[in-house]
Amino acid sequence: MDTRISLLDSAERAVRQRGFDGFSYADLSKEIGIRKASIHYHFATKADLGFALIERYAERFFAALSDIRNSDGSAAAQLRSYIQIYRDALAEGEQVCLCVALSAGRGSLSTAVLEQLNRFHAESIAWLTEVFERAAQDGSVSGCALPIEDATAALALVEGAQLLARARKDVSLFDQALAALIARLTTHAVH
Amino acid sequence: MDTRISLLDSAERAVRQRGFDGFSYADLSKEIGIRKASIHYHFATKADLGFALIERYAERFFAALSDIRNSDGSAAAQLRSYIQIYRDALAEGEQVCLCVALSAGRGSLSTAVLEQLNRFHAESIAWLTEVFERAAQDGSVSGCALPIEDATAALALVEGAQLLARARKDVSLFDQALAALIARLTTHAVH
DNA sequence: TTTCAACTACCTACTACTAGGTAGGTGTTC
DNA sequence: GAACACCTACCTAGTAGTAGGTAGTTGAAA
Repeated sequence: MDTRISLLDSAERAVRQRGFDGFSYADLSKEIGIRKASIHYHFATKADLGFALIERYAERFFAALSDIRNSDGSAAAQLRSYIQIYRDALAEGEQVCLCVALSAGRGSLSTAVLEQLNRFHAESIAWLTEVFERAAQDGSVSGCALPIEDATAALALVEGAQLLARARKDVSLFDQALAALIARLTTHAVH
Repeated sequence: MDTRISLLDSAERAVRQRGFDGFSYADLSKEIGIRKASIHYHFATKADLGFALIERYAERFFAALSDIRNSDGSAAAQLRSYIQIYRDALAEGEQVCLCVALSAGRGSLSTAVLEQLNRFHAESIAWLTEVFERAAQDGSVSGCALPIEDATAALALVEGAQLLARARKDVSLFDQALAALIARLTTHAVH
């Protein structure tokens, strides 16, 4: 069981740095110190590994979003927490979040993984839409349009900003891209 | 010479759909009908092909940006044209623009290609910064912050929106992500 | 005006290597 | 003794890249 987790950890890092096509069972084998064939004991196919990766990631991610929603901060505060998740995921500009990495190298993904990916996006937008709906009430975010449009834009923004930051290996590019949105967030709820 | 262009066209489509690791010389060979080995005559290594791709793409792209700048539209109108380029590049949600595709599958790119990629981003941000500076003067874009921050955000937004749209193979997701920005663009210059 | 060398754009046939995946065996633990 | 977690040894298919050869073209000297 420990090996399985090591495999997932190692694979996740690899995907987020180099994409799903950017690592092999041989790479994992070297990194965690078991034979290549033994990896197939834990994940029969690479597609299975991919599915396990996104499943675990979604679980963690949505748990984090749930925590943020249950905190009784303003919409602005919740958005700030959301952005921080994506910023932390950058890890010095070395990697992007798993869902960006998979969206990117879409070529060789199984349909099951692609479904999970779309679920991921849909749920993210739904969560953000709720936040922007609350923002319309508590007035903690300025310059709002339709909640679902603000939500989709916010998702595209953090994902695109991650891409830029990783390409230049420089987190400050992420900050520069997010600055305008963050400037719209007040420090305290208005209503 | 015709073959060289066919190769570039075919490779560009492949990269934009499936990433740089997502196609092989064998694929190109089948598609344009010459032997795999003959491709090496035109592009000695795959890295060379990658460099030729981004070089050609950058040339076209920045020529288009130059045309937009030389048109005497408002900042808002120029932004609309810029967004339209990215929207057109989606081609029914099948592909993303080359620079997004390369940013994504960053794993196996040569340093020369990575340099070009960063140049691409830098020049895009510079171009957009100029547009937002003009917007601050002609008042055709509402809700502006610092030009360079708006510029970086706009770049991240269109790139992220492309990623989302391709993942769901649905251009309307791109439109949804861009709606809020487009809503800030007035139809006529204010000053 | 023929001849010859060089060049272009391809070819067949290969190399060396990596990919994911499989068959079947081994030692340890419950 | 059976399930578990690993192993060695292998397979097939595909990867980029190379060696060496060949029609057809071009351009200039004999």
